[in-house]
Amino acid sequence: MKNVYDVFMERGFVEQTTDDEAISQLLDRQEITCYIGFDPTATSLHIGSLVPIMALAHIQRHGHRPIALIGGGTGLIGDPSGKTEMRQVLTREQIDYNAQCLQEQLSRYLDFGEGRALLLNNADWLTKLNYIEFLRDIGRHFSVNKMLAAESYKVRLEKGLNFIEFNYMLLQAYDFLYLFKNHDCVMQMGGNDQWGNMLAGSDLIRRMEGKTAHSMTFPLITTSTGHKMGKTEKGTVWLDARLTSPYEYYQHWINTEDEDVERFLALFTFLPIDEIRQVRALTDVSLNMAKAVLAFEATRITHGEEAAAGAWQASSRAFQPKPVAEGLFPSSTIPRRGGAEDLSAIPSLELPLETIQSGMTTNELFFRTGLCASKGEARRLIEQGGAYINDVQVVSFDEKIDMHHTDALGVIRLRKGKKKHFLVIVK
RNA sequence: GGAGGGGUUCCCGAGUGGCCAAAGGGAGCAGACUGUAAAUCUGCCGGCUCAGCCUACGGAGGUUCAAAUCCCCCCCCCUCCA
Repeated sequence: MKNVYDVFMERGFVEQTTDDEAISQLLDRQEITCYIGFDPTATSLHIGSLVPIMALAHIQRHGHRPIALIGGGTGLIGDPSGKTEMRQVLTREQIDYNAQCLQEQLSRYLDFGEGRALLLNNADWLTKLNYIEFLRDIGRHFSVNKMLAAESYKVRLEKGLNFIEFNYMLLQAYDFLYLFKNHDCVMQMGGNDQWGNMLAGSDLIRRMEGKTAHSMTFPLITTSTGHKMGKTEKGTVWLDARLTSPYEYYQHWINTEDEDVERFLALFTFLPIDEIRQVRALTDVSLNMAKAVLAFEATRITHGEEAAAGAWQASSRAFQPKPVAEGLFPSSTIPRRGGAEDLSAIPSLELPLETIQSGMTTNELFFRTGLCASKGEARRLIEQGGAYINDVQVVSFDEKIDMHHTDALGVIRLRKGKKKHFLVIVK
């Protein structure tokens, strides 16, 4: 039977490790404990954290014990790895609140029952550290010369690196040591930008305990056009349904580039690898089916079967794609034929009748729905012919909205460009 | 602590008294082409009651008819010296 390491390899989870051979054997022979850290910089994780999450899920599925470590303590410092500027410092309260949100979120992917997985927060031990003791016991094992040579600090050395951030590596190494000693954690995984910090942990354990603990990194996932997954600020695709609805989440995945479909199916779904390999033979419309499967499965994992079905239905309704062929991805539970008329998953907004009748113009409407960030933007959109009401192109931005725009159910269907659908429900 | 160089719109980065809502690039949005793809081409890209007004060039003052640009103070960053 395949061990997790084989699974990681064939699904593209591995960038580099401290020892391929040893890790494979370790995961083959016994149940081990393995951890990944998550920074509580926001109230939700985004799809950039999906690879680590999926990795932990695979670990668990193969009978090992994952630890999701919330960086409540390290979050107070900010990891400089790969960043060009010092991260904005968050307050203790923000961090605590974020950590709490992340805990909740992670339990959707992992089973934390009966010690099958652990959820820890390094604030629990890091905030209790005594500076002098820490320097004497831990700090002595770190060579500044070596740290300065680390790739993760290079960028910052040119721009300026604050002492507080310089300590991040020590704390992360200490985390690993702590988990090694207290929870038998023998492996750490993380993004490739963490490699230096992770190695520092493996090193520290060897120096202080005389034992081996492994590190393994994931490749930085970019789209084939070179974009990072789940960027910051506006374009971020969050895992929290309140920040990115299941429908939007689904749409994000269905817009995956051709070249990425196979890779993403392997990374972001649990579908059997044999079925995934088949997408190589697909083109055009049939490749779009594979994208639908990717979107459906990814949405199902994050938001559940029901939400995924809803998103599928709304998407199918809006874009009228060919249904996924029966023989394709037999393991997927994606619906194979057209569903009923269900628009509930499309983003919507309720507006009172009076508001509509008070002479609201088309550009105001697009602004109110959030489809456009300002009235000026809505106006430009309309002028460029990218706005539609009930599938009819809007020609003038100051046209008044009235009841003849609503259908029998009191709904106005808006569209921005070809893809962004929105419903206004008149009450 | 000393000397020098910097802080510009989402990001990078030009601009050194009016022609600056600020070049150029990136990101983003829309249009064409397509397959809800990519690439390419085109337009847009601070806000508003939109031929006008308001808000913006680290922060607070000042000079001037006019300041991102000049002066003063403050904050922050970088380099070298200590």
